[in-house]
Amino acid sequence: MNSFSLLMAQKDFHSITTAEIAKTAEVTEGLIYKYFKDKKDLLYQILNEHFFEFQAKIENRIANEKTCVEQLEVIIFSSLESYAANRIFSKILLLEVRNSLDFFESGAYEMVRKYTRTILKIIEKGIETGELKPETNPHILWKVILGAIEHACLGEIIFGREFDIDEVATGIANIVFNGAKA
Amino acid sequence: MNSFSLLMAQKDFHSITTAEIAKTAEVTEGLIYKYFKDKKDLLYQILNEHFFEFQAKIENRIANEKTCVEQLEVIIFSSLESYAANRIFSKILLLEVRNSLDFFESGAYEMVRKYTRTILKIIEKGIETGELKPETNPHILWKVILGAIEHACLGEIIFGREFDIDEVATGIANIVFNGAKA
DNA sequence: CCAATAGGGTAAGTAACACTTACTCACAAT
DNA sequence: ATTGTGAGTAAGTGTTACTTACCCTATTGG
Repeated sequence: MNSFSLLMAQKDFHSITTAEIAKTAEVTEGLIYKYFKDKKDLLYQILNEHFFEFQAKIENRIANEKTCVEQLEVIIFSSLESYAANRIFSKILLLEVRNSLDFFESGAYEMVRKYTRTILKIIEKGIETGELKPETNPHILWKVILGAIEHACLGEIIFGREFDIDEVATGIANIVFNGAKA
Repeated sequence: MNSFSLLMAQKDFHSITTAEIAKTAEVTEGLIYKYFKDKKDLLYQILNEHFFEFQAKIENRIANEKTCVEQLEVIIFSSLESYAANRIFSKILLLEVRNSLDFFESGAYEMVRKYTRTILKIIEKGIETGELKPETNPHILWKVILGAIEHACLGEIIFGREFDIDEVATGIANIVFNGAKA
């Protein structure tokens, strides 16, 4: 998994050969298949590991915030921070796993779903307490937030461009919570 | 290209073999390589064709709207409509081409960039005329809108789930322009 | 009128790759 | 002493994207 991550920093999934992984890890190709079902499984396992850490960190931070808006702001900031700090994880999650249906049956995806449910609950609570507009559709709000986060990172991941996390996070939060219209 | 599109409706890019494409098109494998540089090029060409139509349609509709907000609303609605109506195109654009750097040097990507520039201009004009808040960062606003659109379609594309275009479009526009905070 | 050219098309390859098989070795538990 | 097990390997195999060398037909220019 370490060797594969190392190679993922240099090129994309399909350009990496099993021979190359084996050589970098200083084992033989056959051994890979004792630990992983196939090449994709190796990818999913890496994602799983990172996602676990990511989720634990975020849930800790959320617990420190009281209002729904503050919690969502923490999510926006922390997500951007995690994506920016861990390019390989981001690359796998945003660009490599989604095109195969296998992923959506993997354990890694189960974590994504659990995470989504947590956030939907925050939004629903915000609507209940009157913090958010009553006509808000929680699923759509979540899509707007997540979509913005992921799109903000795409340039960084694909072209290696850097961005100001604080600026982007407050920018997204401002639009989503206060609206862009004057 | 027709045969490939047909196959793309059933499975993902890497599960489709050149032999299969050739058989469906009732030609031999070799002929594919007289018309396309490689398998990826075939993918990009399909994207190119659809994107051209998509862009022409949207630019027509934009011309009919006066205010910046109305124009952006048209973009949101039309994008969702196009994605929903053309699953194969969406699948290619949102899931299959992005993981390879080749795409970002292709003609198809040049069209995406041109499209983005058009929209940025609309947003900038909206800030100038005072329709949008002066502190709005155009790039971030565009990322929020595009991210929301793309995320809204992902479920449809990946799982074949259907959604109410009108509801999602007005939902996104409401959040982005008026904000979710009460 | 016919020869040259070129484009549409094919059959039979080839190299590289993901993955498998059948095996060895070390060592711990019964 | 024997058996089982987990780590590891060497040498495959089938499939796949892509290539090569060729054929056939139709237009076009001298």
